[in-house]
Amino acid sequence: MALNELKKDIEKISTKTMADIVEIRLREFLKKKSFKPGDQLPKEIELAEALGVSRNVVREALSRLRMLGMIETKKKRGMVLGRPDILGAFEKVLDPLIIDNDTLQNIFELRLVLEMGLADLLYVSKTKKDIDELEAIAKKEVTDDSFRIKNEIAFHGKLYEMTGNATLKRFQIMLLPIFAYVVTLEKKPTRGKVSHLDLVALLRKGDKEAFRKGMLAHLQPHFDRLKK
Amino acid sequence: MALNELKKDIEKISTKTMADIVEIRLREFLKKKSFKPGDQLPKEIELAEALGVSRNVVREALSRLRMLGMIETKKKRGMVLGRPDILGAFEKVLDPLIIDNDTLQNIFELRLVLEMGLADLLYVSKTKKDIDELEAIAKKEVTDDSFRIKNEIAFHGKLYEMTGNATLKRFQIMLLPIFAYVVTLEKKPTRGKVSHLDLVALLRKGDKEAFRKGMLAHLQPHFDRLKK
DNA sequence: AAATTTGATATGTAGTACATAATGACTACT
DNA sequence: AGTAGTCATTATGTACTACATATCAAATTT
Repeated sequence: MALNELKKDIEKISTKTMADIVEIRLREFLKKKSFKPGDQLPKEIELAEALGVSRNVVREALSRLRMLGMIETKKKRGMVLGRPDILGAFEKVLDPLIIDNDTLQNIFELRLVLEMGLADLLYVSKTKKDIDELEAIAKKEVTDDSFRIKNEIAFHGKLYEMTGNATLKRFQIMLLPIFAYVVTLEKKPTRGKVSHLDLVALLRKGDKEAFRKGMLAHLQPHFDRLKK
Repeated sequence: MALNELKKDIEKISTKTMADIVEIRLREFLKKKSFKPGDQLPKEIELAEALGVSRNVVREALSRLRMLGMIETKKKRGMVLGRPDILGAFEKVLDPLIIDNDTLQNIFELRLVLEMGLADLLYVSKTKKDIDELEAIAKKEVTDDSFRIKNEIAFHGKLYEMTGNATLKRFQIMLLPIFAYVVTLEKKPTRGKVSHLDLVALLRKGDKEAFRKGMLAHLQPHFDRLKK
C-alpha cells in the first residue's frame, strides 16, 4: 500500500476546533505562569475576551480541564488551579472493549513487568503482619476454577498493597479488567508451578531472589504465551 | 483528629454540575449499548432532549469525551465512537509541578519497579542488533555530569524500546519528567556501581538473573533513598 | 459588637441564531 | 450513459443573550 508512505509525506490537515485550541492555549498559560494549586485564575469572560472567542468555547475547554481536576470552580469565587488525580484520567478511558488488541497485549505485558519488578520494593516495606494477612488470603482460596480470577485479584492486590505505594496499588486495580479480559481469551486455564502459598513461604523466608524466581514460575504460563 | 472519622460517616454532598452528570450518563449509555469504535451515535439535539438539558450542557460533556478520544465528530456526519488513546489522557495531567510530593514519590517508585521487572520481557524480545545499538549509546556517553540525565534517558529509553512494547515505551517517556524532577531534588549526584556499559555486557552474555542483579546495582542509590 | 439584610459577582443553564462543512440528490451538458 | 456542476439538507461549531444560583462583602439593623 502506498497509503502509509503518503501519510508520512503529507501531513494531516489540522481540523482543530476552537475549543481544542483554547484548551491548548489554557494549558500553556497555566504552565507559563507556573501557577500552583489553589492559585486564583482569571474568570471566564476575561479569558473569552483575551482569546477572542465566545464564552461558550472557553467553557468547553474549561470543562475538559475541570474533568481532569486541573481546575476547580466555585460560583462567584471563580476558578483555582487544582490537584489533578493522575490516574483519574487514565481510569476513564480504560475499557477493554474499546481498546485495540495490540494495546491490550501491551498492557498485559506491562502488568507482567510490574509483577516481576515488585520484589525489590516489597522487601523494603513488607512487615510480618502483611505476610500473615497474605497467607490468610492464600489459605482461604477455593480450588474451584471458577473462582480463580477472584483469588488472583485478592492475592496479587494484597501484594501491591504491601508496597505501601497507593498510586501503584490503584494502578494495578485499574489494570485488572484488562488482565482478566486477556486471560479469558485463553482456551484452557493454565497454572504456574508455584502456588500462592509457595510465594508466601518464600516471602517469609526472606530471600529476595528466591521470591522473584518463584514469582516468575508462578507467571510462567503467561510469559510462555508471549514467545510466539 | 475526628475529621477523618467524620468524613467516613458523612458522605460529601454531591455538587455535581449538569455537565458532570451528563458525562456520566453518556459513559453509561456507551457502555450499556456496547458500541464499538466507528459506530454511529445519536446527535447532540437528540441527546439534549432525551436527557432534558440544554444542548450547551451536552456539548460540554461531549467535549470532554472528545478530548479523551472516546468520540469523534464530523460536521453533518455526526458522532461516532472512537478509539481513545489510553496514555493520552494520562499525559495531559502529568506535570511534576502540580503533583503532590507523595504521588511524585509513588511514581518514582513505580518507575523503579518497571525497571527491575523489565528483564524478563527484554529476554523474550532482544536481538543482537538491539544490543549493538544499546552499546553504541552507552559508548557515546559523555562523562560530564551535566549530561547525566540525558545519558540516562537515552540508555534506559532504548531498553524499553527493545521490549517491542509501544505502550510501555511511551509510558516510560511520560514518566521521565517525574523521574528527572525527583532526581534533581537530590543533593549530590549518586552513581550505582554498575555502569551502562556493564549492563550491555551482561545483556550480551545472556544470563537473565545476572542482568537483573546488575540493574539492581545500577539503581541501588535510588533504592537506598527509599529506606528512610 | 453581633446578627441580618442586601447587593454585587462569577459560574451554571437555557435558548436562539447563524456559520460551516459534508452529504446526497437533482440537473445539465457532452 | 456518464460526468460535472448546482443546490438543498443536515449536524456540528460558534456567538450572543438572558437569567438562575451560590457566595462573598459591605451595609444596615438590633
